[in-house]
Amino acid sequence: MTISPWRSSSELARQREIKREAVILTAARAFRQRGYHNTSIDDLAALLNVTKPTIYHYVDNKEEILFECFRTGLDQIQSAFKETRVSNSTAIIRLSAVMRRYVQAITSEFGWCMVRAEDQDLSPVMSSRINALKGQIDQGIRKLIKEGIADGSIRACDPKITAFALAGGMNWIAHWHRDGAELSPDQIADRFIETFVNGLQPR
Amino acid sequence: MTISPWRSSSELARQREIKREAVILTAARAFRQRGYHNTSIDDLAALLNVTKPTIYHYVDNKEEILFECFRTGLDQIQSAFKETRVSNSTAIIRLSAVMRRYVQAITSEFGWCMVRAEDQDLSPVMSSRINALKGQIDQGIRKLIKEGIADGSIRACDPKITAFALAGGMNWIAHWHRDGAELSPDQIADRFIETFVNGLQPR
DNA sequence: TAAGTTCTATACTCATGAGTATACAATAGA
DNA sequence: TCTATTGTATACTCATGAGTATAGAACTTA
Repeated sequence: MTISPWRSSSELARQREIKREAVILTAARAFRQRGYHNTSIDDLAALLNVTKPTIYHYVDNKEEILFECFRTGLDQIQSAFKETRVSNSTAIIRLSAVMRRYVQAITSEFGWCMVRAEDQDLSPVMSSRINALKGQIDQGIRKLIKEGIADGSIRACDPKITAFALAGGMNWIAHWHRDGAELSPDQIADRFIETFVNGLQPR
Repeated sequence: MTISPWRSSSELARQREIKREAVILTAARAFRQRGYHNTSIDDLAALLNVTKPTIYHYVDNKEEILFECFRTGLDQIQSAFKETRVSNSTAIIRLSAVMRRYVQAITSEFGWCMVRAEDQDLSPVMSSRINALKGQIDQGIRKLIKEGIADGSIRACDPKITAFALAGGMNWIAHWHRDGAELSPDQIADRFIETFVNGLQPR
């Protein structure tokens, strides 16, 4: 915390950033509740007690808002991968850790945007940026599965389809989870991990 | 095939039904490709080489089209449940059979509408009708899981969350499956069943 | 206190898309 | 051949919602 002549201008920039983030968070909540197409910029403005041009002072267009919501949610999952990278446990343990964080991200306010932001809602450019990010997550899961097969902690299987089944099951949580539900995100994660690790068959 | 004086009027009714179904099927394809909100009635009309009022001659509104698409897809899954009801195999076998049909339905042209038709796109009335139907499927899966726990073919688990994981994984197929993919729906079903039944852990 | 910059609101434009009023064609039955 | 019904198109209405032009307020810095 140096006292510098630019303090107030950087303070201004910070204020601006705070406001921008409020737009993104409010949008994430509204999109989750009403959907992207059913949330107008005027709706967002009303929720923030301002008017439409104010929103446009912080973002270029509606699509950018959706993208930021998406990215914020995805960041949480990406950091989960980073954390496990340093671990030297077996792959199934690392995969379980990633799954726990994944479920937390999906049940967060940004879960809807991560999961339900469709290519169809976005311009080709945005769409490919988002798909690239989604692809990274997918590849990360597949990699963990392959490592598990290699280190013997995971049964031989098709990494691609297995990754789809895992991610699909978790993504779908965004469709049914509601804040304040009986089960906490961590409890949901426990049961998901149990289901996927042990399978349905009795041992 | 009785030759009756009403033949031609029933023939007319049949023609009408054929045309109505063409509207539904064309819509299902368009929704899958471009999304519900990005498909206008004019788009549908163009695809069918007619104009908008013609479409409205067969359906009341856009929402009804989405609902019919949804229902058509769901019918396939419901019939899967009916078929297994008569079987006297263990629950895990019956569940696998349902899963196979479920995957087929999701990969069909109506898969997108079943899975991605959101409450948010629909009026409260339609929304609750659709949720009621979805609830039936969910309950059907839970029931099979409970029966499996009872007959010993399925490990003790939380039927609700397990059903969500199963259905979620399968529903998500609609997001990544493309016609003409390497794996056929049946091959996808095989791998999904394997994943869910055996789990990740080696035996 | 003056000048520049940032923020916000009023009041638009403009495109899109759902749904319709109206009229014309085609077919069926008498 | 006349009438009624069904199907289709032309040419609208009307609401909504993204994005903007413009002007004024507020705050920053000198």
